[in-house]
Amino acid sequence: MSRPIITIAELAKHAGQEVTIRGWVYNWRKKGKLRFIILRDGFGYLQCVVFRPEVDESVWETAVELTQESSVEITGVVAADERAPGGFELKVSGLEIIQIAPEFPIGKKDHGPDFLLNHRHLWLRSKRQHAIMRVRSELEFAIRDFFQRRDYTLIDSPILTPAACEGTSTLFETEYFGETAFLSQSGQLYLEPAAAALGKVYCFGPTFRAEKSKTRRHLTEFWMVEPEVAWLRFDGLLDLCEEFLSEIVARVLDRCTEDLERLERDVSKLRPTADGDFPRLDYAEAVAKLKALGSDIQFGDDLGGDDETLLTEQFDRPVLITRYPADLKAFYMQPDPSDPSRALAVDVLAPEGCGEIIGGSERSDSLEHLERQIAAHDLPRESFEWYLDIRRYGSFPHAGFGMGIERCVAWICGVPHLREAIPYPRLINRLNP
RNA sequence: UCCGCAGUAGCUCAAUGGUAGAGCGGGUGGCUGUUAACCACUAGGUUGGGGGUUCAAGUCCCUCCUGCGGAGCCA
Repeated sequence: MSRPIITIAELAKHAGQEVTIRGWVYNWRKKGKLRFIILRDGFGYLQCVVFRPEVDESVWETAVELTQESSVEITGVVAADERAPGGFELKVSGLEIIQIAPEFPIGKKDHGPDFLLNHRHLWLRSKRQHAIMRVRSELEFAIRDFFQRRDYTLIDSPILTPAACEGTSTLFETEYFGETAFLSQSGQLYLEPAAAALGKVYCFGPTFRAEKSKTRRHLTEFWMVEPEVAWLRFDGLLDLCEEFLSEIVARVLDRCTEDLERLERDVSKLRPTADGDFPRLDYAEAVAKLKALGSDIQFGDDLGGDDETLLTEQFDRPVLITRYPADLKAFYMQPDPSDPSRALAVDVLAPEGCGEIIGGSERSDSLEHLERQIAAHDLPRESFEWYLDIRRYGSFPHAGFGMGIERCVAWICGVPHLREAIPYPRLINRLNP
């Protein structure tokens, strides 16, 4: 059989040749004896032309039956044509219907978010969602590659956990053979012991937060990448954040040009990030700057959403906010030796008002300090005994961070709401589909 | 949980307290180059549920439900 079955991505290699392509009808237009079928196959979009005088009458009759999202196998000659989107079109000679689809719920005009989310399984077929999923996939690959090439070991942390990382109020609970288990909200506590075993480790997986937050920046299930590095100090952690972000953004810019174009993303706003050299602001400097910009923030307050937006608008690349007041941050963070009221913590805020995408810190390596912190935070001491072992058996300086994948995807793609940055978003009042 | 906004055709939205309408999608017909094609015709409604005010309620009031935006919290 000489006629190859190809994907739309391989089209250019087959110019002038008769090929078969399998896919779905994305859209169609008719003009008298002409029918244009826009076919999508997951790899691209292709205009297929059926001209009645030039095809068998059976092919024409089949073409007339097609509806949006019907599945088909189309055969024809690949022809360069300036009038075709993408530069190539298919002169149809054969058309086989796999299935005629009934009226497709998602049309060409606008839809509301509730409707689209109810049809997320079908919404994924649209060009915009297709592009976002491609960027997400490339970003995740870039992240794994970043760590793999630097000799990190991937440690898959558990999803079912016996206790909280930062308290139980925001955890999903489930019955576990007569006990209570919680869905993990971070792999960090499990990574720290692994860092003692393997030096440089990271985890990459879903995490769960039962926070009743209803904003564009929150999901109840989201994916997080968390590196944890033995012997890494705070300054090294800041360098790691910068190197990491600049490299993965550069990679996506390089490999997802078409997708970012389809998303109408202004990539000039992302380029500075790829160069690194992120501004670093001490928390006190950040507060002073915000006050000068008109915020009513006081020293000791956490940065609000408006503050983050205001701050990121001052820079063309991510900004690192360092050394927060310790009581704003988690129990396991290392106090700043020059001022113990501050923690060696960093938040990375992405530009264009996107806000926090990374939170990290140097971890406390003192058993006594952690014991005091656990008591001060009213955490169940017995649940953390295993974690405290890390400070008993060869305590070591170490640091790490966590990055929310969806926030990074949303920023890179320029989509305003996290619900589009994950295939099947889980929100406070949405579990379906 | 709190504050604000909304709910009308399959979808997106109109409609001074006074005859419920358009675009898209569906159906029928027309057109040899369309780019969310276009043109003509056509079908399609318990105005989110319940209660109230009024001669008269999609519109005003109360209440519940659902969604959206924001706050807090975080990645």
